[in-house]
Amino acid sequence: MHSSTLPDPVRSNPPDHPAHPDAAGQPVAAIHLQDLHALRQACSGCNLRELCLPVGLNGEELMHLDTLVQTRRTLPRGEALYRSGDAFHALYAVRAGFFKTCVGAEDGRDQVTGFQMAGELLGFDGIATGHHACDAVALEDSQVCVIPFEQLEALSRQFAALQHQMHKVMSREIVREHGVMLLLGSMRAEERLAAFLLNLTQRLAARGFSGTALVLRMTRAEIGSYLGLTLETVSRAFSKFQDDGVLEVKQREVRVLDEAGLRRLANSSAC
Amino acid sequence: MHSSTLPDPVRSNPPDHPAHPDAAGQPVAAIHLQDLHALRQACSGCNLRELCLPVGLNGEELMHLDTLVQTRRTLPRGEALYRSGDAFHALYAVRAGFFKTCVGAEDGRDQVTGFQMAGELLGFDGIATGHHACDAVALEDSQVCVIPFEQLEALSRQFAALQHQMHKVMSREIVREHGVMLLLGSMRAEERLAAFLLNLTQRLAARGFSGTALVLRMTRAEIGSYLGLTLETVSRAFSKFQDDGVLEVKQREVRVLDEAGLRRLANSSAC
DNA sequence: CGGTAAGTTGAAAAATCTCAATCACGGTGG
DNA sequence: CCACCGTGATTGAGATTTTTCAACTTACCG
Repeated sequence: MHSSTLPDPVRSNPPDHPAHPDAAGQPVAAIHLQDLHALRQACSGCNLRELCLPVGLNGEELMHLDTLVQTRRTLPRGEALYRSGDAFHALYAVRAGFFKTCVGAEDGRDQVTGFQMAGELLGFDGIATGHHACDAVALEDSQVCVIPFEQLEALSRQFAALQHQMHKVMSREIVREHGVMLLLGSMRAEERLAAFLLNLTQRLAARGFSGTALVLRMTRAEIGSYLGLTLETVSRAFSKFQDDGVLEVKQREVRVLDEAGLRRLANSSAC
Repeated sequence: MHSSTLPDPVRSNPPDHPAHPDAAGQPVAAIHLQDLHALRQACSGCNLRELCLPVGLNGEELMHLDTLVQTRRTLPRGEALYRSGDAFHALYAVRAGFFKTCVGAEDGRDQVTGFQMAGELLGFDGIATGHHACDAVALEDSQVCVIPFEQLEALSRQFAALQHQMHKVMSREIVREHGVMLLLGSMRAEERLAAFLLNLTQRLAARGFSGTALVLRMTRAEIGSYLGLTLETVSRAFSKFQDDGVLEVKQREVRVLDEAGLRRLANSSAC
């Protein structure tokens, strides 16, 4: 990534790995850029609406949401969307790009708690205290939709569907974190990496990308932090998977050669 | 624990370790049992209301909440409040007793994701899919208030304070899990146990109990599962802390002799 | 091109786990 | 009342996994 130009919202994918046949014909249909601009890039016209906050809303509800989500913010790679301690005012929907969230201990240690891609929401950590409890950093040039939280609460008092969708998204985040705890607490290094890659490919596939070819947006160190491993251990696991013919790894480009094998690796309780 | 009798809501504490002076005079004032019964054990009369869902609600709001929270459920030790896969209908507020939540992988592995004490809420994992994503099990004879979720959503559309409180509780859970991820991902065994104990004593202190003497409601294996360690490692860490004069450990009874020392142990990045 | 950040690989050290033996405690039944 | 049983806890010793430290390679950017 070298410039800040942000073309089609759905991005952060392998530009040189065209979507596979099995990923074609997904619900995320192509929308002409002109249309998007005509709609002032509103939720109702966003091709991410089936993955994002608008899921399950009817036309009227969507229209109200459009009026609420008026601001976007563009971030170059490396910039923080918010930092721990910042006052909380809004949630953010990733429109394009890729983020990481990380918490830091007083002693400087820090831990990546998640990676967010297009259509995913950021910022829930701030509701509890009114101040963000972690950092959110763009891992590539990115754009988010700003969702002012007070207004969102007000609107979700009017519309049960929006309210429920919000609860679902937060609940999903809690469940996701349960999964990470399981991973961190009871898997060994290779299982963790396999589970991580499967999760990534699944989410990419849900966005219409190939489920087998991906470009990692994060460093080995960031993967390691997320998985509770050192970057060396992550690197070794990648090499091992490549030797075993499960993956083809070329720096950040990864191709899954044997998905079933990867799946097996992710829960090999019989070590 | 041998019977199912559940006296005062605030329990699950060391009956033989009276509250220390530093814990006295806490907001959780004593309420006579007759009063409780007169109020039909409603939220408005519950001595946990400053820790539980009712935080920040005014009289009218509290009254409405009372009409919603009509059912209680009593569980003997070992019984599940809900299991993974169960249909989700309600949230639960721990009224008395102590719970653990755990997720299980397909391969049988499982991981304790949290311990819940009086005033804490359970069940948010079920909102995402309409089915619970983890088990919640009573670690001692316990009682919960059943909060029907649809009705709670309806009421929180009426009252912004309730709505916001709900969002805060869910956000707090997300932030808590971030903390657990930090612990699991970047702390070593003794740091994990120290952090765990500090968290427990803090929460007990917030309930008016001694911050120095506690009785663990869970086994070493359960602590280990939560902390991503084996029960032997947990046991060794306890012994080490005892040898170092930081704790006095007698099976499940723990006394913190040197809180500052424990705090130091919890973030000794300088290994 | 050269410098820098990222990634790989090796070997030794350290932490944790595993397996096994033993101990403590709280019921239970004789 | 006490011996016994089963669960939970402790401790030790060796095996295993992961980390640490260090050297080296690769890719990218100006």
